[in-house]
Amino acid sequence: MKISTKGRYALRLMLDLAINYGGELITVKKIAARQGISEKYLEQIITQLKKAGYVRSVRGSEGGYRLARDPAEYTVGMILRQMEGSLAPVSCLDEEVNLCARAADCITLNVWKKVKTAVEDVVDQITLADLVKDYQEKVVLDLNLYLLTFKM
Amino acid sequence: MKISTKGRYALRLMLDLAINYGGELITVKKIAARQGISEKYLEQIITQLKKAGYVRSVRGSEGGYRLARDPAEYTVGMILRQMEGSLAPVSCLDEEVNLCARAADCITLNVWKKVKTAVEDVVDQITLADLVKDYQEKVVLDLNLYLLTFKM
DNA sequence: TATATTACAATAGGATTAGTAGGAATTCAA
DNA sequence: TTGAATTCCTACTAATCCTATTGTAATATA
Repeated sequence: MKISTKGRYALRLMLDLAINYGGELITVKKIAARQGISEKYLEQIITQLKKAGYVRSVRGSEGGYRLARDPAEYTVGMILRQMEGSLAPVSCLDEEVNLCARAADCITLNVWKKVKTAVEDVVDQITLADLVKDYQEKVVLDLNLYLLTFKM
Repeated sequence: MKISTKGRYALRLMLDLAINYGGELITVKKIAARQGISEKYLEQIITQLKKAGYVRSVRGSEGGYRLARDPAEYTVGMILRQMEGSLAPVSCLDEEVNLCARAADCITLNVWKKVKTAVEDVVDQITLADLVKDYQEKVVLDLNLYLLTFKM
């Protein structure tokens, strides 16, 4: 029941861009270093996000990426769906008409529907802006802890 | 964000056994035919469930499997965990002490924690007995529909 | 203009997961 | 006691996922 690394990395990548929203362009290299993720793998991921129109790019020296829209306009769910296709825990939930020939036995289908809904309820309500806020609060918290440790 | 086929098949297998709970032994062959799943693959899955003590087996001719306990004593979560190891959407949630060296950046961790909780809330509250009930109700419903169609 | 930096693209290799295959061990029934 | 049915065990193949490699195109800066 794992979320693929693509989805996870995409979220961290987008959060990285969101934290720097409004500032200068960010290179894949920097994100890879900050997040400890393979640079080349990140390139593939960000390409997909670019195709979706979630990020804008500038090529060449001094180039890089930036968020296309305000962090508040991206939900975690949007990002995950872009990378994973769907949040359905089983693929037969995706079809419009349910082709599961064995639908008669498919009592288990209801279980997966409930799981899907539960997951969506979580990820569709969290925006990048929320996460940026969490991040900023954490930074302040860590700073206070640091100051406390050194008795300043 | 898919649940592995192992987990999905295991649930269908256990439900099949649950529906037949109290009756005669069930062979893998029968389950495979009913569920439309590869016999050999099911063998591997049921072996794992046997090791967990969830099913009992009788070897040889006229042998087969049966549930070790009452259907009400198995939750969907138990079965999935047995097959998938954990329901955490990302592996770093599994460690007791969080080894995620990048825990500082790990704002996203909270997202995955919420997803995990949401999933667990669903699957830990559904038992095989619940699914058996769903099944029986569905059988009655289908029968009524059939009778209605032929104007009896 | 030359050079360095960067996005963009295609592909190849390794690791994990999904599924297949063959046969040995066990047991019942005829 | 033989044969068929079944679990149990091990190995193999196929597909998918993740990462690395290599190279091309675009652009700013010196």
